[in-house]
Amino acid sequence: MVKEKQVRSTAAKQHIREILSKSETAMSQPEILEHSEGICDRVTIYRVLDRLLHEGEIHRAVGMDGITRYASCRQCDHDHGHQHDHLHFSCEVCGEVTCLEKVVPVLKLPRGYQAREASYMISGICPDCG
Amino acid sequence: MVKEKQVRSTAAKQHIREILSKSETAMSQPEILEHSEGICDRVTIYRVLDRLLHEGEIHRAVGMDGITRYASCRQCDHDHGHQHDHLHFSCEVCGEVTCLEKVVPVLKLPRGYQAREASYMISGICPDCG
DNA sequence: TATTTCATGCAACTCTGTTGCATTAATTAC
DNA sequence: GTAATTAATGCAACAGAGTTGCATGAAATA
Ligand SMILES: [Mn+2]
Ligand SMILES: [Mn+2]
Ligand SMILES: [Zn+2]
Ligand SMILES: [Zn+2]
Repeated sequence: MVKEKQVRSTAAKQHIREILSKSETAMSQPEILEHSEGICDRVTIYRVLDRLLHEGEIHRAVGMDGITRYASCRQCDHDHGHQHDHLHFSCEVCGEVTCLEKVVPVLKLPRGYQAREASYMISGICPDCG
Repeated sequence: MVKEKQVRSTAAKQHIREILSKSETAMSQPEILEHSEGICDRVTIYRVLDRLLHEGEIHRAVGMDGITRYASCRQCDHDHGHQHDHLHFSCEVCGEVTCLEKVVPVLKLPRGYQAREASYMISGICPDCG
């Protein structure tokens, strides 16, 4: 039998979860750090984010800039299982990365390729900045 | 009048261009460095890559791992202008990132969003590793 | 409350990428 | 070919994101 690691609720975790669920956009670790009011060390932020990822509460989006951002899971297609294959939009003016949960790109993989995870990012100008 | 910067052909540039055009897959800077046989400094590689990017000879793909990889432009839809909106596939076993130039995802951006650049990445298992 | 197990802080480290500046090399004009 | 011009390079130093080891602190549970 495999003993599962217990899921523990800590101050840092609750705080970070709240920061992300209140945010309209996906946030990078430094951004989260800024909003964390020194509740914990930056290393702890990374570790909490990892846990939230594995527990399926949040998902991540790597931008064209190579920066990883995190967002809480809202309408992540919970109908057909929990998927994170929606589009992310990165504004070149304000720098914000937005989950477009309703936009799921359509494509056909060539024979032999097995998909496990998807990451779709479009950069440009967002409605606020356009 | 705006004086354009002249395009100069140097040993490092030719070498790096060749490395990329001979590669079947997209390469990261460290990978390029490995294959460069000490022809130049690593900083020069970054600078050459920037130039090749701006000159439209290569394009880049940021993986889910946040690592930037470069690939020379081959069938990048030169019919309808030079686009780089094809899919990239990242194998979780061998780690290689492949340009799938023929696969262009279809989607519809919500009103107000203006697209300028796209990055589509799918990770999973490639034909060789499957 | 005692025990167990996980989470945290801190320091040190790795990796990717960038910048300043003096030197070198490719173009171009002569 | 030679000189003048301007871009490319090397090197060192730096910046930022993310990771790791280890001692300490805090949840969960019994
Ligand atoms: Mn989700
Ligand atoms: Mn191209
Ligand atoms: Zn914007
Ligand atoms: Zn593979």
